[in-house]
Amino acid sequence: MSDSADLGFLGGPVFEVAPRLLGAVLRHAGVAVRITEVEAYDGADDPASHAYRGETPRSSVMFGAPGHLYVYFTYGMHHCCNVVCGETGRASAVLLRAGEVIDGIETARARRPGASDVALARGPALLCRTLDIDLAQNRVDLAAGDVTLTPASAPSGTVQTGPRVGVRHGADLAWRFWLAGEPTVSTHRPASVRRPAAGR
DNA sequence: CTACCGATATTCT
DNA sequence: GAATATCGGTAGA
Repeated sequence: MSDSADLGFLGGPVFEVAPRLLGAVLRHAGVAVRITEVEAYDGADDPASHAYRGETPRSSVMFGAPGHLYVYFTYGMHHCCNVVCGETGRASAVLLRAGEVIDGIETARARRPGASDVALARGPALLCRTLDIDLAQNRVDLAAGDVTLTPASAPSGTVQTGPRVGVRHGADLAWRFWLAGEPTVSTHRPASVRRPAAGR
């Protein structure tokens, strides 16, 4: 892995890229995480995607070339990290939802005191915090070396699919992928729909 | 273990 | 003003 030429697969269709990211290793700021859970977002046809309503300052990187990171700030306090994939202009991306820390475990623990090892990156915002990824990493090229992605050389386990988490539109689509039996996969949180404006 | 609720930036209505 | 690709604290079983 002396070069990153093997990231070319990121330019393929998002539903082929997403499962191939399972088992890949993302490294930044002294910590490496093996990806165990992802979700696919297809800007052209996906009402849940940030790119669905067109290009905005936040989502513009999704409309660019594959192989870049799309990091966004949400709920006023959390970061989430995506890998832009698909053809340039397709505006599709894969959200990295969870992973297993395989290097820099001491650094990761120091960033999240009190958390158990399997919970260090169990959730998209936690994964970003453990890897110290924030808006400074938005739009970075994975080939540039600040953040590196090492694809899995072989299947890392059984891939399962299911509905995406936390989305209201397109929630019935099985666009979430994870590795069966991995304890680091985030528990399915059924997006407890807030009650309609009834009493409160 | 499950369930609810608050914090709050970006975007849309 | 309202919704959102979330998490952590608190309450209860």
